Amino acid sequence: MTSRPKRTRARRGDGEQLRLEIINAVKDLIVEKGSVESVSIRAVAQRVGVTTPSIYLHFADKGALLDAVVTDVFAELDVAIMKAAADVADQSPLTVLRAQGLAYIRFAVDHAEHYRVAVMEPCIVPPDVDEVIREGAFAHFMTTVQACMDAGVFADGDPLPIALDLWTAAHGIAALMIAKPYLPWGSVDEVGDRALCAAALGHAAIGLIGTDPTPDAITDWLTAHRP
Amino acid sequence: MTSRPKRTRARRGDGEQLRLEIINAVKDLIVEKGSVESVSIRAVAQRVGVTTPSIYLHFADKGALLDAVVTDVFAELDVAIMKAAADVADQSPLTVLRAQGLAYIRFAVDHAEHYRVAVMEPCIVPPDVDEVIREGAFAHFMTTVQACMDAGVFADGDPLPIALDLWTAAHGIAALMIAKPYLPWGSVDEVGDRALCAAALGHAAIGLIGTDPTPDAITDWLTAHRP
DNA sequence: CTTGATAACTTAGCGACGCTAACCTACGAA
DNA sequence: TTCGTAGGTTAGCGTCGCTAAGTTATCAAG
Repeated sequence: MTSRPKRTRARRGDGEQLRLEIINAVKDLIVEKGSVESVSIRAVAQRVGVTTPSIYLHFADKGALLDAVVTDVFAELDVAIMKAAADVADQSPLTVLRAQGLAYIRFAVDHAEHYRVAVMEPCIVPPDVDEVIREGAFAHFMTTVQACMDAGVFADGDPLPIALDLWTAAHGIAALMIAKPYLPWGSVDEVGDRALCAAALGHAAIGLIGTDPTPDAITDWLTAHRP
Repeated sequence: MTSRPKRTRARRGDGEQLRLEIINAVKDLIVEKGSVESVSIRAVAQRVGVTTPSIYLHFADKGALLDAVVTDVFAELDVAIMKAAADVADQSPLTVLRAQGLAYIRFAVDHAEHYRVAVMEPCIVPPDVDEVIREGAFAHFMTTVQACMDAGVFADGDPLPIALDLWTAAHGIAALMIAKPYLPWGSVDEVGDRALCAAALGHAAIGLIGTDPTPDAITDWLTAHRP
């Protein structure tokens, strides 16, 4: 373990700078080591060219440091999703919804360990609920769901439950493809597209059935609509 | 930390007995401590009334021990799902499928930390793929999917992709409800039922549409079938 | 230009961790 | 009665998260 070139001590108000360097060092080390558990505070400190206790000047403990990483990863995810939405040629709501869902899954698979830390570990301190729903990736996703409702794809109503459900669909695919890669999934885009379509179409169809979708009601409806 | 009453040393062929005691001790400690990370080999040893190195007579390292716990949890999950399937009065395939899906989600939420260890952590050594598909909880679930196909609920074909998709749907709900409990999910049964119905109905509807479900095709189909 | 409060960082070290080498000891077949 | 060995134990290495207490560079004030 060779230590990095000595850092020059930060100026008086520039302590914050080290904070960002630390977060990035953690993200890099997570990728290099392949898992969060094998990233130690000591290794992070060495990577940024500082001694271990300096980390604790900027983060209360390892949990707080990882929480900061989670926030960073969510921001990155949000950027990826917004970019994907902006990049589709046809801006019809369902197309945008699909693009966002696929971008979500692709981000998760491409940044598997970062995604795991952000979404699969229980956060130490639960963030503000309203803030999650009002801002960030989930909020942007819910806007698209609302657009789908306005366009008549989904039955009118509260977009929140449907957005949550579609999120669980995307997360389910991403999480299992990451955790059980040896199963015969097929390509990310193929699996993602199929499952997301099924989820979206399913919710739309529930809207069409109208009543509470008991297995019987579903069977009846399917029989009625079979060609 | 008071130590347990001294174990009497096992008889000559009974080393296996300690193995089982260790696995159960780990499962208990996971529940008590609230997370896997905070369960130490030392604590496990003390719980079963043995010194630390004795653990390594039965498991190569901590990873192998946790792998054994995972296997145990999957077996427990399988039992829960099979029981749920047997307990439903109406044995129509879709009803059974729903019962199994809900039982899966309920098991996950009720045994959150065990479920996390089993499904969310990457296994050290990937299990035999064919065995997973042929035996255990997933295999039993796939049988129900096949029954749904035979009953005409899903379009005929390979049950594997649909079973995988439905699994991801169930896992998505369970995983996010566990990891982000502060979000406004509603009751487990309600959310699970809605999302599982949407996934199943969605796959059935994809079968009805026939062609590859592009957003356009879905929109057209929905327009055609709106009352 | 000196001073002195303090932000920024270090040295030294505690207790707990996973894990191992080396030793012990009771059982049970010969 | 002997003795190989399954089923343990004692002692300890290196690393971990984290902290108390000390050091040094910076910069506003006199």
